Amino acid sequence: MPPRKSVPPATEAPQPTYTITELAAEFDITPRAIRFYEDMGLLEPGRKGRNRVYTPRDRTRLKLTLRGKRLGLALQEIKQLVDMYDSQASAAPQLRAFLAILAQHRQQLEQQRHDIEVTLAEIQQHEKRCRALLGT
Amino acid sequence: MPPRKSVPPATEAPQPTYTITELAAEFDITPRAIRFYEDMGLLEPGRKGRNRVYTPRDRTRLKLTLRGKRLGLALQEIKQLVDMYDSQASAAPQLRAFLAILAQHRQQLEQQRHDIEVTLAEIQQHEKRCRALLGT
DNA sequence: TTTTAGACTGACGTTTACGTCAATCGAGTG
DNA sequence: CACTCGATTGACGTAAACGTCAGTCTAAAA
Repeated sequence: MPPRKSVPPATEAPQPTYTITELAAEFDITPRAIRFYEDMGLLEPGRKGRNRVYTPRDRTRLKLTLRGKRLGLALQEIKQLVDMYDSQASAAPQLRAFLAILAQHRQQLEQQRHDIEVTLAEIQQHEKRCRALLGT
Repeated sequence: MPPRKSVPPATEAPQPTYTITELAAEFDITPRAIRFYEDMGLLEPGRKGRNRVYTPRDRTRLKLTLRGKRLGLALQEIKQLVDMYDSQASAAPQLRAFLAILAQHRQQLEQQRHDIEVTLAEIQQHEKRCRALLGT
C-alpha cells in the first residue's frame, strides 16, 4: 500500500490532499457519487494530470453534503447551504438573501426536529408494549 | 357546496368518512399522490360505487406517511413503521422482529436529531455573522 | 334527456441520484 | 517494452415518487 496521504514538504501550511478513492473509502460512498456531486457543483477538486485532487475544503464540503443527505435534503438545497457556509459576501442584498435562505432552512429543520421527537416518543411506546407482551 | 363530511345516522360510533379530494385539500397534496400511496400499500380505502371512501384510520395513516416523508424516509420504510403502528401481533417472533425494526429506525432518527442540532447551531452562527455585517 | 363536473383507470413522462458498462489513458512494474 | 491497474470519461440504465395526459364512467344539474 502507498502512503495514506501525500503531504508536500510544507514550509508553512501543510495542506493535505486526498484522492477520490480515499474520500470514497472514508465516507463509505462510491467514487461515482463523488464525481456526481462535482457535476452538481458541490465539489471543485483540482487536477494532477488527469486525476482529481481534493483539498480539506473539498472534504469538508463533502462531509456537509452527506449530512444534508441524512436529513433528506436535495443536493440543490445542500448546495445553497454549503455555498453560503464558505462564502465571504459582504454586500447587504447578498446578506439579506442569505438570511432568507437560512431562515427557510431553519424552519424546515425545526419542523423535522419536532417530527423526530414525536416519532421517537411513539417508538418508545411501541417498544414498551412489545417488551411487555414478551414479558421481558 | 355539499356538506363537508358524510356522517351516517350514527347509532353508536359516528365514524366519519372522507373523499380523496377532501384529504388532498386538508394535507395540501394531490389526489394522484394519495392514489399512489394506496398502490404502495399505505392506504386501503373502501369504495362507494367507483369512488374511494377513506376512514379516520386511513386519514391517520396518511398523516403518518406525510410525517415520514418530512423526515426523508422512503415510502417502504414508512410502510414498515405504519404497519406496525396498528398491528396487534402477539407472537414472540413477530414482536422481536418489530423490536428490531423499531431499534433500527430509532437509531436513524437519533442520528438525524444530532445532525439537526449541529446544523441549527451552524445556521445560528451564520445568521449572527450576517446580522453583524449588516449592523442590525 | 343532454350536459357537465368529478372521480377513475391506464399509460407514458419527468426529476433526482446515482449504478453500470465500455473504452481510454497514464503511471508503475517485471 | 509489454502488461497491469486504477482513474477518467461518456453513455445508457434504474428506482423512487409522483405529474400529466387521454379516455371512461356516472351522478347530478340544466
